[in-house]
Amino acid sequence: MCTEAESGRRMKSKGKASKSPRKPWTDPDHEPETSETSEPGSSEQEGSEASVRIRGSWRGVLRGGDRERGGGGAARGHHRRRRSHNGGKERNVRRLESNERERQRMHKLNNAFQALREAIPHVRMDKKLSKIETLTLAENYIKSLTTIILGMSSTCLPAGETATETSATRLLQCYQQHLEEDGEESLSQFLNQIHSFSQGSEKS
DNA sequence: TAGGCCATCTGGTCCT
DNA sequence: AGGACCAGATGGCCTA
Repeated sequence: MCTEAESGRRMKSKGKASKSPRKPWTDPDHEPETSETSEPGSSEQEGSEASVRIRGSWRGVLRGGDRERGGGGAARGHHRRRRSHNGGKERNVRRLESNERERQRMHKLNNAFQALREAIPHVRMDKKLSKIETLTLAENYIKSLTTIILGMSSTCLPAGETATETSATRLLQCYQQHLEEDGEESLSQFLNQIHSFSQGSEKS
């Protein structure tokens, strides 16, 4: 009966019932006898067979061959490094710690996604944007704002160049130019300009 | 029911 | 050495 209540962090939003989280790696008491001895394909891979088996997947086996990147040490001509093979207990502890850190990392990433969602206007406010939608909308939003801002501050544009031809790069250059020439005070004025403009555009 | 989206686990590599 | 980062795998929930 291991639900979110128990782990306190896992299930969120969407009211998903209890997503039975993956079995936490191996239970040390339950090491399958097969694991340590010889790995299938590769004679390497630091005995992770155990987890593979327990969880009913053949991850280890699959990964051995076709990884392209990241894990693709083999693909890059490296052999997998075998970390010091300490006791299963210590290894287990390190794995759990690592899982926790990874979870925290993903939570931070999701928080950033949420902040981004709230920063970009979109039509269907009732429906949560997916990650890919969030990124795509953010990209479009930034481009739009850049175009608008550059259209306003035509002083930054060389003669003949239209705002649509410009890019965020130019905007950044413009920023830096202000900073170098006039100092931070001028820059803050510039920012105020942009801010007041955005407020004005909200009303319209 | 299939497909989309997501959280989590996992092990390899990179970086400090 | 250890943490961060990354991507594949897996399974659950939700919606069309």
